[in-house]
Amino acid sequence: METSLHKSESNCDEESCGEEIVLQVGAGKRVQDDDEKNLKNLNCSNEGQAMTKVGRSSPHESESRSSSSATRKQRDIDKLESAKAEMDEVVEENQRLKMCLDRILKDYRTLEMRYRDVIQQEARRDPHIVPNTHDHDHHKEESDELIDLSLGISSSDRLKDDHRKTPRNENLEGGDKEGTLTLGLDCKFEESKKLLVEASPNPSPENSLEEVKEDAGDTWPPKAMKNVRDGGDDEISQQNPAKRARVSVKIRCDTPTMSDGCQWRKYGQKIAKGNPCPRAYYRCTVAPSCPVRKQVQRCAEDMSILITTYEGTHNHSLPISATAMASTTSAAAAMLMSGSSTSTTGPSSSSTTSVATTNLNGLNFYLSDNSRPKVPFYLPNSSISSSSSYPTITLDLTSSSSSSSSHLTRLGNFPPRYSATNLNFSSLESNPLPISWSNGVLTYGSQPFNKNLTPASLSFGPQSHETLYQSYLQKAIPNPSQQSLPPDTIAAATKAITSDPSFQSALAAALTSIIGSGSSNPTTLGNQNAVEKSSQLNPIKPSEPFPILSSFPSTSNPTKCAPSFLSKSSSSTTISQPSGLTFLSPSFPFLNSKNKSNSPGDNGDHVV
DNA sequence: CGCCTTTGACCCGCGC
DNA sequence: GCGCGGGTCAAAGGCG
Repeated sequence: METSLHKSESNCDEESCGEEIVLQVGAGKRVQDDDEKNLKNLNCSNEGQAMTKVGRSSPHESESRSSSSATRKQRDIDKLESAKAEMDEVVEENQRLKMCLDRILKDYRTLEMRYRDVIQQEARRDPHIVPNTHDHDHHKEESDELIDLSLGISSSDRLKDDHRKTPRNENLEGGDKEGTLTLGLDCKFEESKKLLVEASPNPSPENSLEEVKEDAGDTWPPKAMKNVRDGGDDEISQQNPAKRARVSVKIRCDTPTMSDGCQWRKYGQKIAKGNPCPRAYYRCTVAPSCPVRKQVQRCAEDMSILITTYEGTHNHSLPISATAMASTTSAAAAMLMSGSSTSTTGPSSSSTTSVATTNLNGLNFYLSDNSRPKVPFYLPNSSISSSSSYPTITLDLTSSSSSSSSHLTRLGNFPPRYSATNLNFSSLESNPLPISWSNGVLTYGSQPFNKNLTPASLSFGPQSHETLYQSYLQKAIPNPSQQSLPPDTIAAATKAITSDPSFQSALAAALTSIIGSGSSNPTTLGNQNAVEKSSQLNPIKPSEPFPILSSFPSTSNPTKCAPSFLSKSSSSTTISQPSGLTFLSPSFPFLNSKNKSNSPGDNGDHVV
């Protein structure tokens, strides 16, 4: 806690005090609260001590006792004063942070106004371009491969997110409920729809991202089963029982599990055919009615690979550490359900149009129809497989091909389609740079469950976010208010920004700093551990030689469950993907393991 | 005592 | 119709 305070202080003193200022404000407040509690505890304990000692002492010791009692009182007073001094420091720190926040908010609004000007001009020029760049509604007829770079207010769909209505969020955003700062890189494709229609045995307009979201938010069990058991009347599910998307994450992990930040409760275990490792079934227990389930299973071919399959969408606020996985899976599911495709880098590139392939910036997917062999999990590459009932997208984070040489800067080299899977840097509570890929949108600190949305997140090292963004905006749009903008201004701006080596290096530097704080900063780990303390209360049992699953994350050792693509260079720690996607470790807190719980593979048969 | 895991039973869908 | 496999339920037991 104290470390956190000092860290935030130093951050604020720097020019780039925007590193998750909101969070730091909150942290400072918590420090204050804790100090107050400690103060009370101190008083109580001191009183108790004094009383106890008085009771024990003999009459002969009364004189020396009185002197020692006075000394003790003096000590207590000193402690009290020191504690008060600390509290004062904390209060001052809070004030400083608030000032930083105000300044950043001001910057943000300035940027927002500029951005709106650009968008409005663009909209006047081309009414087909929707200014609202956060609209993920794939129903709309968007121009092909429209890449939106947005820095502004979230759209209505984000407003739906009840997480943004939390009091904390309101507080942190200074009451500006619309202050969702996002940098969106939203790829929208028409072709995806076509492919989905082709791939779906029962095409319907419901095959959209919205449908995914709504569908994913339904309660468990899957509608098909639920309808039977409960006599439900969900017509959608009856019409489209195969639309419930699943997202599998394959990760090389010899630790109990990959932690995703959520709380899970195991409700079943089954030996699946073709895999000696049992499959475990978990349900989210963060909220009683949360429909999210997950299955965890070791890969039969490689016991070191852990396959976690998620289904559903959380209907509650998530721990920040859980947002990465949630947004990752939702993005993947959204992509799956939207049928994004046409990239031919996947293993099924030679297949017919019924097999959609997508390269999520290094994560290779392919979408197959039922005609394909039903091997949803054990494909050599990441894939999307549409099983009879549940289309499953698999994020293969285990490969380490030669193409993994690319690094974070590859972020700028957007592939033609969905450029990346979820890159979420906001998962760690202490993460100073909340950036996330969600639904194809690169988001700075405003991903659905992130409460720490402030422009402060846009600090790239010594360069302020405003300077950075403006410089690139001006590069793409030298004079937004006067210049005649080409129709693809936004895309051009995006490309200019993302392809610029300076931007890339700045981003890399920022992310490097994240890594540094995430991997070595005791504050970071401390906070995370505090959040997920319970995850460490259950160490691996000696009788369980191969525990692979956990329901709650541990960040005590961020690299403990580091897959093969996790590499460390002199300047940064990167998680490389087969064809170029580089993840930084904070992006995938679920890579961290938890030393708890049993697993489908903990039968003692497997040795990694 | 409450929460969690374990585990056998049960249900359901699908293929033959 | 039957068997198989996947998924879930729920009682029992363990653990903190």
